[in-house]
Amino acid sequence: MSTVTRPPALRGDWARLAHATLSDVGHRSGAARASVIVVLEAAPCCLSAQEVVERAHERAHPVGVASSYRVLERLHSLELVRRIDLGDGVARYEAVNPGEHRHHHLVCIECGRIEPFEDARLERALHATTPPPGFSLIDHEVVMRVRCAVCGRDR
Amino acid sequence: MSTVTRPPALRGDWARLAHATLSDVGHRSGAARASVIVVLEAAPCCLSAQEVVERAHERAHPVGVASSYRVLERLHSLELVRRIDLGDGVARYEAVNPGEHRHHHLVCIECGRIEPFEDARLERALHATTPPPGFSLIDHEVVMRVRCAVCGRDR
DNA sequence: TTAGATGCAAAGATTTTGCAAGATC
DNA sequence: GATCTTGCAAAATCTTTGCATCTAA
Repeated sequence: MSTVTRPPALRGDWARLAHATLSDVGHRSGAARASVIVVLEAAPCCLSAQEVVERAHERAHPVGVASSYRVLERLHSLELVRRIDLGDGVARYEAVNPGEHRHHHLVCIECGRIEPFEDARLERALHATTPPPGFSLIDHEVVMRVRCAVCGRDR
Repeated sequence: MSTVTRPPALRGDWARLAHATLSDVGHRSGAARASVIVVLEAAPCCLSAQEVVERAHERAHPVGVASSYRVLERLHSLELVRRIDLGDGVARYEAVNPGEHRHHHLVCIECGRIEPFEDARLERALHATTPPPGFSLIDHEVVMRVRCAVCGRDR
């Protein structure tokens, strides 16, 4: 029986890495980009483009939806953020901290609550799960569908 | 090193089960429903609602998009089909044949090509990966992101 | 006959794109 | 000052819903 634990909330200096990488590739710095990066660094788990806009409005410089998508897509193409699809038709993004353990997500199919989790044995099995000849592996994504305590009560 | 193989294309009499279950729950039979079921049973892997409409038009009685979605959703709620999200913003559905090995999907991030795969070790690890207290497990979904031979050639 | 199934079209929701205005280098 | 970034609004998708019609039971 493997143990499922929450990943540590601590993260390294991801924002600095993100800005440095973007500069190296030749992109200019701007208010929207800075805001999205601040929000992503502070987030404990994945956020949708819309959620990034909301948090930016609350605790950083406001960002337009289009810019949110554009910055996220740029960070994604540089592998600075991971794009996650949990099955509700909304793309979510989270910072990829080099050296941090890979985590996956559990989702309540009733209320949509999301929690990160990591599991060493699962990670080893994924590492051993390689594609058939002719395909080169990029990565794996695991979604655990659950019912949370609140939603599971009445059934 | 675990072996990744394609699941058998053979399936049992899923269509009969689907119709029987729908009747048991009190639904009436109709042309759209029959068509969607025929298409799903014949499909070797997951299909989008739009693809179901296209195949129905080609090899069965034509079905409207709305009906495709409605029938698929109904089958999904009865756990006769699985809903799969591969990260391209399109929901896909595939028949769940009781007794058949659970399979997952690999997706080429360039061209979107999809292939089913199954892996015993991964399945055991998933079986052992349970949610934290307070959550009840429904199931796991694994997506393997790859680059296929064609798309990987030029890089 | 009656309630459910179906299809078309309109509405919703998410994501992308066009373009003018504002920053960065 | 030239070019990239940003934001608004329009467009493009995918999915759901309203409603009249058809149909199974």
